[in-house]
Amino acid sequence: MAEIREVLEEHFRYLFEAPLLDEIARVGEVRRVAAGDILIDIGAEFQGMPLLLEGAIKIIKEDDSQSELLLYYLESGDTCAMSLSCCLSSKRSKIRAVAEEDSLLVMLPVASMDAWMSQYRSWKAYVFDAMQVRMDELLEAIDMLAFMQLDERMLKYLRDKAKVLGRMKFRSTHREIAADLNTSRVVVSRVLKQMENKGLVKIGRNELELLSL
DNA sequence: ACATTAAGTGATT
DNA sequence: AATCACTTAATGT
Repeated sequence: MAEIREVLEEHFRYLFEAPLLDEIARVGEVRRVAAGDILIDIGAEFQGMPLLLEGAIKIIKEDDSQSELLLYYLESGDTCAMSLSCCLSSKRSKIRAVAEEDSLLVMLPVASMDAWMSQYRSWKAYVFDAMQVRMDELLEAIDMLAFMQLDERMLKYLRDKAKVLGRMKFRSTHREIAADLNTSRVVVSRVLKQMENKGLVKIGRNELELLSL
């Protein structure tokens, strides 16, 4: 438990007051997940609200069939906006959350987060801010879909991924990228090839390196 | 050696 | 930009 308090301190010291940090450490359930683990699937019910301490989580919307679309990433210090609305009204998830890399998070019980809303000013501010940031990201995701060409979307996708992972080189297949961008693998291969010719990326099997930000 | 999976390519819509 | 059909290359058993 002591180590949790330390990690909390590290990421939330400036956001939450000490008593709230204590409470989070007390009622929060710590979870470690490995890259690729599904945190919550579509249709599942939320157990509680996740606070991401370390790592990165990918938030995906999936169509009735098999087509997916990456909405945004959660990074350290973030929480999922869906969980906020879902927890409070105990609705089912409309999104899927997959760990992008090994991550550490704290699950907070619904009752606590509800109580904290009136109890802690900093908590309320955090929740509202999280909602707002997520809303912005959704809008961004929408006009990426509506107005950007695939080559631009690809570039943004790779940049986001590099940013979230904190490195320029990462493991990835064309098939996975195609799923995230909701396009076909063949098209991904071709767009990547173009980008490689322009000197933007370096392609390897199961591996990609972004050469410029 | 064989099967499986990832990636590249031309042609067609 | 999507889909098909096919090839090539790398990897696992």
